[in-house]
Amino acid sequence: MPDKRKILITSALPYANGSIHLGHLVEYIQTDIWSRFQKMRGHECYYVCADDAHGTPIMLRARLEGIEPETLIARIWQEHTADFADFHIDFDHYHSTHSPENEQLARAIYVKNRDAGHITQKTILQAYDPEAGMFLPDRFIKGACPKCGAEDQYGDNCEVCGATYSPTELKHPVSAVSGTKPVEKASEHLFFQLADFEQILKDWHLAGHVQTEVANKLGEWFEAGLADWDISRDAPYFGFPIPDTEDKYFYVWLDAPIGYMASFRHFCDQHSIDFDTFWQADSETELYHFIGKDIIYFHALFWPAMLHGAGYRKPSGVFAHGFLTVDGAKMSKSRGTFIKARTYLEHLNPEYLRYYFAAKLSRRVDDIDLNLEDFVQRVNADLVGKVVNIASRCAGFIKKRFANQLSETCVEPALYAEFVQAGEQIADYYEQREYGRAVRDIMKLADRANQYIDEKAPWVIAKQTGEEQALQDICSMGINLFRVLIGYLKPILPSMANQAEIFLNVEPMTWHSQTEPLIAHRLNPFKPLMKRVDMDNVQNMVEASKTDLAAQTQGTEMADTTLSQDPIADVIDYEAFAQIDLRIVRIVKAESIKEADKLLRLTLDLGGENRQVFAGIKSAYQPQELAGRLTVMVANLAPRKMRFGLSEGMVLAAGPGGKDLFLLSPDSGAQPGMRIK
RNA sequence: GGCAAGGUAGCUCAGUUGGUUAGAGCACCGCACUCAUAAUGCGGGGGUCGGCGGUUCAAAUCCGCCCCUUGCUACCA
Repeated sequence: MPDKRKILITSALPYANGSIHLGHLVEYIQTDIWSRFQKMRGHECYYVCADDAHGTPIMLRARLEGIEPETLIARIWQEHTADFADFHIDFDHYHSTHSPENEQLARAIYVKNRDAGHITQKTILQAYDPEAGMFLPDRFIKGACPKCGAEDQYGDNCEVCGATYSPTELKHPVSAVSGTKPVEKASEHLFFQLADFEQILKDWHLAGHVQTEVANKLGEWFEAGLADWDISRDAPYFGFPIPDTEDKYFYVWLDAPIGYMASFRHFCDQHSIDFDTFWQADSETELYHFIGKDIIYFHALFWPAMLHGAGYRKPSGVFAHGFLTVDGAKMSKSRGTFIKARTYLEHLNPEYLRYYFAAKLSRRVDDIDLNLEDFVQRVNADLVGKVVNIASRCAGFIKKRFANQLSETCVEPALYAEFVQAGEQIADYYEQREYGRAVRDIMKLADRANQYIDEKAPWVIAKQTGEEQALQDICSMGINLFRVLIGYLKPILPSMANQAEIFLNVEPMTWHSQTEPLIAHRLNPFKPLMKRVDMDNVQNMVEASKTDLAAQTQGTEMADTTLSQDPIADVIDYEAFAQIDLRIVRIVKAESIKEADKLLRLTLDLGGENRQVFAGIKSAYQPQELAGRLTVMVANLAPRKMRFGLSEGMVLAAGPGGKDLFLLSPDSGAQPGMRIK
């Protein structure tokens, strides 16, 4: 048995602005299994998390609802903790980043980094909303990502491509407050000098604290150079004021990871645990962060650098996982596969999902797919058909013939030992986060147990007189094998394991509590431990997720043509409209550009003048089908230099993209050059 | 187009440093059994291991080119 380790584990903090969905749960289930496993192994292990409660979206939403941000985050906290609890996510503590502990730690970490010279001040040009009379923090500005061009992105990092940048780099910025175009105005900001830590970070990565795929990706960041990180925001902002400033607040991503510490700090204070043992620079305890692959930058660069700069220890490991797809595709609200935790719970047993995820999880960053058909079959076959069935087929005999009493000897010590020994490999797989392999091994044992029972055919022996002992021995053996299996599955299926413990009439199992079989032991009456999954329930859940959509307005997941998904823009006056010169044009030529994936080069007859316009419609139209037809263009749009030449206008089309793009057409009779008004 | 990760039975996935007829589970077919939540056991059908070429006595496994999927990145004004 290994020495007792001291381990602190975290999952990424969910944002206190929306509901938990199945995508989130990949991470919490993955982490929870690991945490439960470590605890079963007898280690001193703590699993903490918190709501990420700061930032502009929360401020905006609170405003929208006409409540204080504190009221909003308290409500979301209740919702999140209820969802987690019902999925058996067993946090030792679940905190909030809007807490005194977090404020104190954030200030301390900032001050230490500042005093060590890692913070600089720069006056930057920042977007300012003259109408609202305020600076616009990142998330008050929306526009197109400067890197990938994705529309409707916030000013700090792109949710589409993951790039980080400053708000002033956004293309076509619009204030979310007034809807007007922001102007630039000077403002003094504080920056964390990430480059100071380049060597430390490189060493830390090389020391194997991140997965190899992640290390490769980080190499790209290093090559691009580590830029200073803007950690301050102007008021108004929902967050913590920065010490020694008047109106500056910590950027939400500064205090979010510190929330890990704050949550643990709170827990330590309540349970008399020494916080510093876990966080001091030379700590010998272990610290692991489970995160999604989208926030690697923050956790593998900013976070260890901040910790180091403030004199704290760095993480022992940052474990990134992939995203969840459903039936091979991105979660989609319109298909009903964007499933909220609560919606799932209304239809299905959380342990089905825990098991299914576990069966597919590995230590790698790969995305995992929830195949609903496979989900039903796998859960039913493995858990009900194999594992629970072992107990189910033995329990009846033990109850009816032996008053729930197990044999006084173990008749197959070798087989039992085989099951116990298999635990070493299974434990190793858990430790390596190779849950899929662990599950495979466990199921192999379940098959073995069923084979044993078949081989011994207790139902035959039951009919023979004078064979009572043999019958009791065989069934006791089956029950004991079942017990070992439940022990191995307990990190994944804690609730089922608890029921099994009641049936087996044993203390809560640990990893090593099954090394000896139960002898002359009395069981409690057997009750079905798990019901089969019904495909109807799965379908109902999908349907319910579809109807959720109609009742909701938030979300940017899938392009959708409904107004709730894409609300009508702010009112403009006629003047503004009249500024747009729309004209009928004839497409005289449409050419495919072989180096371009999305663009077609159009030559447009404007009734006496030809224009070259690039249009991103290659995915939906063949060049030859366009030549000759009439359509509508914006004729007075400023020309734009593109990779393949100058684009002198824009043709109008609707649709989400891909094959679904639809050019406008005028009724017959319209002529090139006619103005649209 | 560039970078990265993938493409193995209907489905979900294993295949370690190249080595006997390519594996598992589920699904399907047959048989057995009837203790068990239409559960279990035995047996079977089913794959040109994305494609083409190369290295090798030997390649799913190494190399090259190509195709496809996903993510990021570069032109969707």
